[in-house]
Amino acid sequence: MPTIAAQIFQTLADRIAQGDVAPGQKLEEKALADEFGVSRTPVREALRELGARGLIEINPRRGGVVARISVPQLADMLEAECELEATCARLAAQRLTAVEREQLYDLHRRCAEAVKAKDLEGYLAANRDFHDHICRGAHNTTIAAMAVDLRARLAPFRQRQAGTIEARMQQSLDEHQGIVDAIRANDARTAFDAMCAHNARLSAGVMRLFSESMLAS
Amino acid sequence: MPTIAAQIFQTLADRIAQGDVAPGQKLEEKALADEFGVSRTPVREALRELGARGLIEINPRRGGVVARISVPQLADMLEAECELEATCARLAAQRLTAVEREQLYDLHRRCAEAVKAKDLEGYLAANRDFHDHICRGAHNTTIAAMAVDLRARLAPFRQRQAGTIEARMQQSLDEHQGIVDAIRANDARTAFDAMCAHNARLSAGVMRLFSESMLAS
DNA sequence: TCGTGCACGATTGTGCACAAGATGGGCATC
DNA sequence: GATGCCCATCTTGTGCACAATCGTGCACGA
Repeated sequence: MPTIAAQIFQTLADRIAQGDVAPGQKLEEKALADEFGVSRTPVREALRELGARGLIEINPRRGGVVARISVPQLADMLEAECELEATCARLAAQRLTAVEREQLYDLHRRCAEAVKAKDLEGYLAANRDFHDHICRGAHNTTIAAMAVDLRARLAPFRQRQAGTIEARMQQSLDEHQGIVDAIRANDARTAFDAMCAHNARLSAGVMRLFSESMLAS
Repeated sequence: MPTIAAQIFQTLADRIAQGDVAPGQKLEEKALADEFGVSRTPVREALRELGARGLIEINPRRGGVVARISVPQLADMLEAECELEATCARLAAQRLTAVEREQLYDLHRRCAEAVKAKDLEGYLAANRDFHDHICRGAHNTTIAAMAVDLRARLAPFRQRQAGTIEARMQQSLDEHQGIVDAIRANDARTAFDAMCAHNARLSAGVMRLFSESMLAS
């Protein structure tokens, strides 16, 4: 049985990732302690951990708020994610095992079927698995962990654009095809460029929506 | 005035980075609390933060130990650092401002002078500044922060090889020259490759020494 | 009417006490 | 003599209380 603090950390991390608590919202120790029926101590530990991972901002004596972000900061993080995933794609093109290659083709097929069926939910899940598989396929746990952490931090801001993906599913699928082809050909450089271009296009969409929402508020 | 927890975190992080406490060594809350003359609470917070950043391992109800590492894990982390810095070099070649370029040349000169004077201490400092400058020169705070964090985690294991650098100073300087030339020419791809090769060579040295020390113990 | 200063309330930082679980040594048994 | 079990001790996890600090609202003066 994990510690109470670890459970609360996980719960809060999920809430933030899924947008249940909005960026900028205060996280008060006492209120959370009451909600979970524990004392402030484990809540504090959970908040510290969230702070260390960049999911919330903690100011001394002023408590924690869900991490906010400015337009340039979002651009910064999206670019970092783009570089990270592209690096993974480059390494994956050189290192994927035969089994992993087949799994990648399977995931790509799942994406294609979801697009054909216009199944947004299924596409998002398959798409996530596709990207995850490539990150793990780099066979470097440090880089993969950095990519996962970064994606967790970006999740709250990416959340809102889920609805707009529908129109782009077909194009994304075509780009995935390019990535798969490059990996199949062990063409590291093309795999990097294809992943980079793919993520850059997605990031541009996120930026556009985010900028709009910032102007609106 | 920062909180006590923040001060203790910084102190412990420095100790770990400088090798004052060896990997695997236990960090007991009460002992540290007595040493710093505070209660266990701020010490706990500091340890949690160190744990979140990967500098120590924390097991529930068993306390924390300075992060240990296996040979494959070290290889993993060194490779990640290599990719990260090479990415920074690639971006820096495209983005360095005129002022930053001059600063880079200055830092390179400082390295060269230290080599000529056989000033190991000075070379290590100038070398660190050189690499830092390139990381910052990527103009991406997220990637730079990841590189800094990773270097902090690697510091305890890199510590031991400081003495052996002397023989490699000249070669490292030559490689730095190649990086500087590529950046001067705005040649992103060559900058990436040069930094990658440079770091790979250094990493190989770290791996060799680490493997030996693992066999010895 | 607006700006400034003060006091109060609320929240976090720290210290301390008790509870739960882990480690290590001693003892019994094979 | 070796092995497995049990218990004592120690360390960490959690709860709670007090202290320090920050934000807010109000009153006062310009």
